[in-house]
Amino acid sequence: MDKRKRILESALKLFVEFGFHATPTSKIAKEAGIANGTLFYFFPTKDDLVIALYLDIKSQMMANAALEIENKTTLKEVLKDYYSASLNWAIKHKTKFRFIEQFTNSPYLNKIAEEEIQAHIQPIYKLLKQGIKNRVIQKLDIDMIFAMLSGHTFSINQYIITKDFSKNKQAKVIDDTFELLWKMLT
Amino acid sequence: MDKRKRILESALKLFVEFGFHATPTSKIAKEAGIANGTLFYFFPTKDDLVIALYLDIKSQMMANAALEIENKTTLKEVLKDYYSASLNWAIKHKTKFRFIEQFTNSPYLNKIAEEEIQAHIQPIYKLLKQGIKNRVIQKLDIDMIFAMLSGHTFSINQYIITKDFSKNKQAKVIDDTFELLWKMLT
DNA sequence: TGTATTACTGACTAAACAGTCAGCAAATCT
DNA sequence: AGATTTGCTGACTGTTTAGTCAGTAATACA
Repeated sequence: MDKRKRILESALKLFVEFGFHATPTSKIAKEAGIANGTLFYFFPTKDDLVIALYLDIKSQMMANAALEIENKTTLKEVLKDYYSASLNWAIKHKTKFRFIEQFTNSPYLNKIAEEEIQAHIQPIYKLLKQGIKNRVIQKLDIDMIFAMLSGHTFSINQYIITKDFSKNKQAKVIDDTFELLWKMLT
Repeated sequence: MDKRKRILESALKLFVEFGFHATPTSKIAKEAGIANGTLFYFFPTKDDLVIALYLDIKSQMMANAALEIENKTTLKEVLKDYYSASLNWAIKHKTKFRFIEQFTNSPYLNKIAEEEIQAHIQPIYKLLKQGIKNRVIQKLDIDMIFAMLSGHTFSINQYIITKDFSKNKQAKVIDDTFELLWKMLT
């Protein structure tokens, strides 16, 4: 019913399939079952729509990861929870994740303020810094550690998606790859 | 002088800056200093141009990595050479690498045959399989190992590019991160 | 119930676009 | 030198596009 939401959903679907610029606003409107002009009532320009969609999905990702991180004891447990929460979300919301990938690898990214991008990685940075302080994680440049962590997560997600694992096998892969990551960082 | 080359160079520059669809063929022609129609003399459609550019850069990457891999003794040395050759190439050819990233994270990728994509990863697969056989590398799914290897390489490249390291520091980062990767895989 | 505000419409337009084509220029062949 | 092929041109076109706007429907408010 909510037309704004319907526009975002249709845009997501079409953007991932055809790309941002190869998807006309008219097709988004049609797919959403609304009038052409309605799209511009909610989003003044097409760019506004693309960026709104990005911020919308990004905040969903953040909410998901933040939820899972509570009430754990050791750093390893916290980090593992964060890792598997991220992966499970990406697996569950393939299209949304594809969109984020596509967006962050496009010139659109420059239209987003740096702080906006940094916002959701703050908690992990804190975690990692704490780990270094406590001599659990190797004393390396924090940005380098973060790069390895996110690169690992990202590529394991790609791996899991291309294969068509059962839920159990998926969980096992997440477990195993986290142990490997942990081995590398400690 | 070679107009085909000039078109490819201009297209590369503009695609990376503005994206594929946000870059009109007319601007590419202008930037290349050639007539509008000339572009279509060499590349029947814009898609043909995009794909030709991808294949061109990809073959440059392959040639570079293949060159460096010769005459090494241990698996670790070979893999390390491959790793640093890839990273050094990416650092030296930032724009080309950005293009590959953008392309592979866009719906354009579907227009490339699967074999074409697989072609250049064959030598590494062989290397990794050999490593598993010789009990040097952990006995894990080969696709998983490859995913971790490429994810690691990719993210370390991102890391090096965002920082503005000296040549020496760059080499040190490449060395250090390879050791970490090796630690994880063995 | 009447009035004001907000949500939404779809026909429309000006600009931008990929691709065409008739023809010119330069090189290659005979 | 003349003929033929190949490289290249840029004005042109039919189509597609983002975005507008005058107006209608629905809701809220008095």
